[in-house]
Amino acid sequence: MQNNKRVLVAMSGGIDSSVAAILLKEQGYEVIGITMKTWDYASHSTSTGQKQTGCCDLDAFNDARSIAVQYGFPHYILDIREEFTTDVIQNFISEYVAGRTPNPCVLCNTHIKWKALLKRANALQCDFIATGHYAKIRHEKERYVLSKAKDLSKDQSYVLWGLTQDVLKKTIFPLGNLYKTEVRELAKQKGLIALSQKKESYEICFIPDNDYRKFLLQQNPALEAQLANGVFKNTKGEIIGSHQGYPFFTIGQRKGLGVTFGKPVFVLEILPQENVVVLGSEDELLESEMLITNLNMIKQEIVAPDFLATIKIRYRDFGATARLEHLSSNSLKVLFTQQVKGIAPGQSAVFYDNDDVIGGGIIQKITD
RNA sequence: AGCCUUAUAGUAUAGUGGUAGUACAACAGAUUUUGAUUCUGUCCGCCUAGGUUCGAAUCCUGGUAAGGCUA
Repeated sequence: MQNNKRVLVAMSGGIDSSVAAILLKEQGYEVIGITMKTWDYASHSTSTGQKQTGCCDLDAFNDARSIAVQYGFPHYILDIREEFTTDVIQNFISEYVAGRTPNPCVLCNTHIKWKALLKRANALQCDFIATGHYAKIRHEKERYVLSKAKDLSKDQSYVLWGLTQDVLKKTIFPLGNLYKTEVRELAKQKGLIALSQKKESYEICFIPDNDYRKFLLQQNPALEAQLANGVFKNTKGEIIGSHQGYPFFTIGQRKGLGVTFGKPVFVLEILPQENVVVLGSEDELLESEMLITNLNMIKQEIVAPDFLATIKIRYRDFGATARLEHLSSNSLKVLFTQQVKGIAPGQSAVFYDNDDVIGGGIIQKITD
């Protein structure tokens, strides 16, 4: 089986992308591996050092390369530190400073990874690009439709909502029809024992100790003074405590508030201008309408007003049913049929039609 | 100045004689390619000094502290 198609595979050094590359190779593709260097870990690591970071840590390069050597395909390193820093990290910081809750992985995928991959793929005359994401793509009615992975527990379609038609057209997800357990088993069969036992990656890849609050201060030392004297208020506007600065909170947060009322309290609202964080009960987190911007429609451009879509407002989310009301080509309103808890501006909203991704966008604000 | 009330973990509250529970917080672990949420577990306490009693957080006395009332 030789199909002569050339595919550029993004390899993080982890089990998923490694297996993806091997599968493509075995399917007869001409594989070129590429590992993206997103962040200079050496100069930012803490004393503890050895953290299993997210998608792209230090050992990643070696791990990816050894697979390439073993399977006889070329492997390159692509330095995207500059774009990663200016786009992903600066956005991450400015969003928090604006009192919002960013999702850097979404940004990284759509604005950095695929953009960089596509550019490189063109330069290397590749027909396709591939990654180890758990999601599926199919061609249907003139459109490329992104849908959930077969392994729903590992589905990553949520973080891929920003992929546009022109990149979906060229993208292959070799793991879309595999369960994670099968991928592990494949790695084992191929003798990649260490890889098959590698821990799942998680947390923000550019934050070594998982402490984003500390990271914000390190990146922006002036912040500390600016954020002094922050207060908590209740929904009546009464001051009920003090805090270290609004960027360190996110809507729906319960832990780490340092105040106690005998009942759990949650962050309801963040007011950056006043450095105020509004707290309240779990019930008060319930909302039923939100405005979405930065829209990217995938399955179809327009959704009928009476169509009931399933909306995910965070990565781990079963989804809630809602109608979509288009406002412009770049924005729409989501009207939930039942209230949902903890809508956080800055997070992504992804609209599903069963397993298909209709589209997605960024939550701009709660509108009711 | 006099009188009354109260004094239990970080906070708020149970427990009126047999060696302390609960909620919230904090911490840890699980989950997780974002932030959260969620789940599990852990730490921490009877204001102080005496007395009564076989035995006191629980009764009595003094002290201290807080709150209230009276002048």
